[in-house]
Amino acid sequence: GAARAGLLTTAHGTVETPIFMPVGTQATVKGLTPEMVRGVGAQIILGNTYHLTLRPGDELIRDLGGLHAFMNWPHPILTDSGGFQVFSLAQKRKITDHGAIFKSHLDGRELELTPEKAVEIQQNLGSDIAMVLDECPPADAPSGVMRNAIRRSIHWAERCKAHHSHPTQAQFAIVQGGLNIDLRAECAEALIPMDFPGYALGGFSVGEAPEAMHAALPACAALLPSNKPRYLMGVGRPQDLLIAVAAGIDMFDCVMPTRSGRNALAFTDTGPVKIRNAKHKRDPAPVMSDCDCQCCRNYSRAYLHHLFNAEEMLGPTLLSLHNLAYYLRLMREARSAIVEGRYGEYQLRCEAGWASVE
RNA sequence: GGGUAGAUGGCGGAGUGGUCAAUCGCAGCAGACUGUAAAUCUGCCUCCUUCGGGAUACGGGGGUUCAAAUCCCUCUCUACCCA
Repeated sequence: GAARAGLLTTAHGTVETPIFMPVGTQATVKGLTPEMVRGVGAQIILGNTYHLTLRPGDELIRDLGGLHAFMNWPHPILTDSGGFQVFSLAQKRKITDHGAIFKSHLDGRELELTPEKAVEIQQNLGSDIAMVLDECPPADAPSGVMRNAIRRSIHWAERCKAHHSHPTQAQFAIVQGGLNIDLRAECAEALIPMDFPGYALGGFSVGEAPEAMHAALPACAALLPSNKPRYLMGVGRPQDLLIAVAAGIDMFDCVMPTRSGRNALAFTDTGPVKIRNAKHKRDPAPVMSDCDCQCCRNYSRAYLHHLFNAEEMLGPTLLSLHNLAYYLRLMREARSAIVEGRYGEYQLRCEAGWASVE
């Protein structure tokens, strides 16, 4: 199969792929200390250009020793460029060939994010991997918008590459094109000659049906250089990850384990568990019996149910911890399975578990 | 014993003649969440429903009115004040 196991070396350490990267947008993986994040096996986490330049400011972080020191995460960090905010904050920005002009969601002040500015901010943050600024269009974007986004993302990648000067920071390019394989190919073919050290697929999980993404992934992943890391941005659920690994993807990030954790949804081998549901009120069992995370070793579903019911902050913390432990273990086991030549079997077994009813 | 103010859906609490099955909050039940404007959001929450509606309802009983949670009489109960 296309599934691959690899090593990704950065200035702050080596990452075993395939890997899931917890999202720490605002210089924190919400609800968890870096020690807890490390404790569940995280090797690399995300930070965000748009959010950190608005608050507390990328120059402040630079002056305090960079993002690693600032947040006490001495391991690899990847920063997103703000390209996703082009999508998620679409109502608060205008986009031109020059860059994206945001009205800050915090106070309404204007922030112009050009490719050059996105590079400078990420260099100030000092992340190990920086992403080029891209335009992430929604799944239902008309073809004119999609083509324009591709054209713009290619030019912006060029400008990001030209402006980049950080000696130990790698810069990854992003392929757009939605579900259209021809557009994806066109975008990839323009970016690959620029010789970035890594390539990402952006513009997935932006409103399309999951099955449509699954169907497009093998061909899209195959467009990316096989000798460089491949990163599927913003994806996804456990089943999405395994399908993408099978397609040859190496890196993932997603808010799902942490956001869902805060919202009382736990991922398990038998599918997602809504811990707020009344059926857990008196359940002495752990969230997941075969999980060795701190949450599952020590606390019952009944206790978690109570914590969420009482709006205690420990609930979100414990479930975020469990969910990250679950995602990280899923990727570790996937890696072992790949190395041992039994990935297909591993994927099938996981999918069978998720499909079962608890 | 006298006086005053009250009694509304699980709770709190609006409404004071028709647009009221009744604002809103809480509690309860369920659903959603994918490069984080999210410890958030949505729906349901009297009973029945083919989801279009239908049937009973604002302490009990009686009355006025085309029409009452809203006005009148009466009973019961509650809180506070005076004896």
